[in-house]
Order: sequence, then C-alpha cells, then structure tokens
Amino acid sequence: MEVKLPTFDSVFSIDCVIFGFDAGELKILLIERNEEPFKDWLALPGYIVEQDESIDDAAERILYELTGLRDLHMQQFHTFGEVNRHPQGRVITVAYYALIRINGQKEVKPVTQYAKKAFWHSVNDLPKLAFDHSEIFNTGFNKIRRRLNYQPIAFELLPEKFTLTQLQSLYEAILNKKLDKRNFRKKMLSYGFLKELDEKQKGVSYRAAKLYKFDRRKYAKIFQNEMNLVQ
Amino acid sequence: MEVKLPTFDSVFSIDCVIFGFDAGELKILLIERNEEPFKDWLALPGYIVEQDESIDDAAERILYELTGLRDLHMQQFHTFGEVNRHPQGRVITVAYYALIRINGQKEVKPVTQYAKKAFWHSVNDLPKLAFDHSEIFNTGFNKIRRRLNYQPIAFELLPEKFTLTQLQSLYEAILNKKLDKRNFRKKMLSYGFLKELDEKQKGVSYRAAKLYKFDRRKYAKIFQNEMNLVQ
DNA sequence: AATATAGCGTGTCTAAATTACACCATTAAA
DNA sequence: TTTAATGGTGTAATTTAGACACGCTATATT
Repeated sequence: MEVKLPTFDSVFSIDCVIFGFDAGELKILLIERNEEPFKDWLALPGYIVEQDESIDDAAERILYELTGLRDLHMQQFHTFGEVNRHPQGRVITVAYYALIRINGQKEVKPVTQYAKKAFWHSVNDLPKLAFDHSEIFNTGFNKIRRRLNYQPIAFELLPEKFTLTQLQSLYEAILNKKLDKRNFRKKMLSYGFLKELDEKQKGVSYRAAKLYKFDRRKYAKIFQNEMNLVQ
Repeated sequence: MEVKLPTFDSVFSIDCVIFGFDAGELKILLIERNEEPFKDWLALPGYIVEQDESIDDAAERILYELTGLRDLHMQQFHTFGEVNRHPQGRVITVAYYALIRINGQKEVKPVTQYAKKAFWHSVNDLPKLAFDHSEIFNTGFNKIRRRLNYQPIAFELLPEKFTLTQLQSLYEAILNKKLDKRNFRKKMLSYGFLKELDEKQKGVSYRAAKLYKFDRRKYAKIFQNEMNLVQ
C-alpha cells in the first residue's frame, strides 16, 4: 500500500556534496534517510532552508545537523529547479560542495533524527541515490574536476602536511587518470606555493618522503591576476 | 511618506543578465521598473517563478515578458539567497545569463506592465541598480569573462558573418584589454572552427575585410575532450 | 650482516605554444 | 591623385608541456 504524503508549496532546500580523501580513494558523504519520502534510501545531506537564514548559513547548519561537521568552506555550484524533483511539492534546491580532510578519528554522525546515519562512500561505486541526488552528485563532481585546474582545492582534502606522492594520487583520483611523476612534481613545484618542510613522513617501511605544506599567502600573491586569458 | 508594502513568504525569482554587442561596445539589457519596490529604478529583467514551471522555463518566460526576447540560450550562473535582499520578504533568486546578437531592427519592449521599458545599456557606466542587481551583474560578467577562455560564447554575440577584427574587438571588450592583432588571428584560425567565406564586408569606406562563420559542427568535433587538465 | 622490498627523488631532450614586433596592400572618399 | 582608414601578413626568441628510466634509501626480514 502506498503511503499518502502531505504536500506543500514552494520551499528552498540545500543539498551538500562533501568530498573527502582517504586511503587513496576519493569519497563523498552520504546519509541514510529516516523520513519519507525515500525513507531508508541513501541521499546527499540536505534539508530545508529556514525563513530567516541566508542560503550560505543554511548550508552550514544543515550539514552540521546531518553529519556533525562544522566550519567547512562550502560553495554553491548549481541550483536544481525541475518541477517534479520532489514528490511532495515544489522544492528548488541549491547544491553546495566542500572538500575536507577525513580525519580517521572524527566520526560523522547526525545530530538530528532526520538521518539514521552518515558515512563516507567511495565515489566510484555509488548506488542510486534519493530524489535527483545522483544527478546533483555528478554535476558537482564535474565542477570540482574542472576547478582543480585553476583553484587550489586539492589541498583542502589533504592533511596540512603531505607528500608529493599523496598530492599526485589525489589528482589522479579526481581526474581519474594516471599522471607522470616527474612532470607532476616539476609542475607543482614550479608554481612556488608549496613550502618544503624540514620534516619527513613517519611510520612507513620504506624511504620516508619529504613533507610539504600549501602556502596560502604565496598562492594569493602569485595568482592575483589568475585568469589565464587569451594572450 | 514611506509606502507600506505587503510582505510575503518564500518565493523564488529569476534575474537575467543578457549581454549584447553593438557598435564595438558590450551592453546589457535593463528594464525600468514600474512597480514598488524600487519603482522607476533600473534593474535586471527578473520576476517570480510560478509553481508549475521549472526554473529554466521560468527564465525564458520572464525574459520574454519583460523584453520581448525569445529562444535565447540562457544558462544559470549563481543563486543569491541573502535574507534581506528583497524588502518585502524572502526572495531567493536564480541568476541566468545569455549572449545575443543585437539586431538594429529588433526592438526590445516589455510585453507586461511590470516594466516601463527595456533597453540596452553599455556595461561600462552602469548606474546603481535595484535590489542587489549590481552585484548580480558583476558576478555574471566575471563568469562570462572566464567562460570566454574555454567556450565559444563570443560567436553568440556577433552576426552570423563577421570579420576577424570584429571578433577581436569583442574579445577586447569582454576582457577589457588590448590584444595583438597578428597573434589573435593566428590563434583563432589555428583552432580550425572558423570557416572563411567567399564574401567580404560591404559598405565600408576602406578595404573590405573577409567574412567568417563560426562552424559549430567542427567546434564540437575538435573540443569533445575539451578540458585542459593537468597533463 | 646481508638481502629484499617499496617507494623516493631526479634530468634531458623534443615538440608545441606563446609572445613580441612593423609594414605594405587595398578601398573609398575627398 | 592623394588621403584616410583598416586589412592582412611572418619570423625569431622564449616558454611550456610531454615523453621517458634508474639509482637511492629506509625499513623489514632472514
């Protein structure tokens, strides 16, 4: 028997595509829904915008309530406004993305009852998601793939100190292709915004690699006139 | 005395930044408002989304009602959702842009009473616009400036047949800088998507230039794998 | 102590792309 | 026929991108 759900008028919602990088794999944050419609389905963390909050504020709040994550730097990337994207009524959703470091210790866990749980899932074998969330995810993934070329977003996914090999395997995960080690290093170092530290990797059973830091200040200086326009 | 306006709950709206190119100048389409708030102010063409239309459909309809223009290829570029961006209540607006040829003959003219008139205005000395429309315009202008580098959007602004000098001066208008003539031509022609016609410019009092066409089919072939990613 | 293992770190050559730069040719109008 | 305005063209120098392979070093194992 089909459940009859109430309907509602226009509402805005937010959906979040949160990328993390762990064990050489690119992941996104999903929730298991605890409400109709799509109860028990997997979905992007998302909910309804309140009357008295900006959409940027709403994105922060909603992500916190559904996953316990706070203070991410989220950016909107597209608004989805098909008439029938939500079965109960008109819902236009603004999609945001963020990239964060997954810390082994920090658990993701819903703060409200709206989600049963929150967890990381590899981007590679995603199941079908609730609503049009699969489409939202794809759009977001393409956005960051493109943005990787002209914005320093990769560093948000890595620990503060990282090796060049880690950086490269992250690029490979996002772009989904192999890169040449020597050329990759040459290029990254040539930008001049990586700071070589006096420290090395620890706890590996092979020659330890040098650690680097992303130097935000240098980056800003170098890329003030960033746009690589014609001529 | 201040007019007391009614308030309303959440609504979605659309605002359009429509670029045109005429007489060597980049222009956008503005309306003069005929309703409170901001009656008599200049604004971007924009209005409220209906319950039963997608936002893409709404953008088309609204632009038509306010300017008489139809069948443009509009693309959303950002959603503005500050709480107080509209004095009467919560309005979240999805901003769209389009680029079109301004045909001397084709007049722009509102179809509804919501706008007193519609007209083209140079992007260079825009007055302050209603609501946060100045900000919306700036965001949109930056978007197309960036998009010019990797999408063939310039050709939407030119007549079907154009000279290389016209193309160059359009680039210069959007990027707001001078380009080198020989290098510009070399580069544009090297892409291979410009079709040289057997025709020349007419009605000029100097040596007539060759006319070219943008060949959409060739472009599509060449730029299937367009992204210029790392390596 | 010797050896195996796994990933670290490095340089050169070639091809392609980008930039800087100046003058003669053509047309219409005066 | 002269003038005014824009059209159209090439080369050299520099920079950037891409292909490509091996010895080094830290640890673990025996």
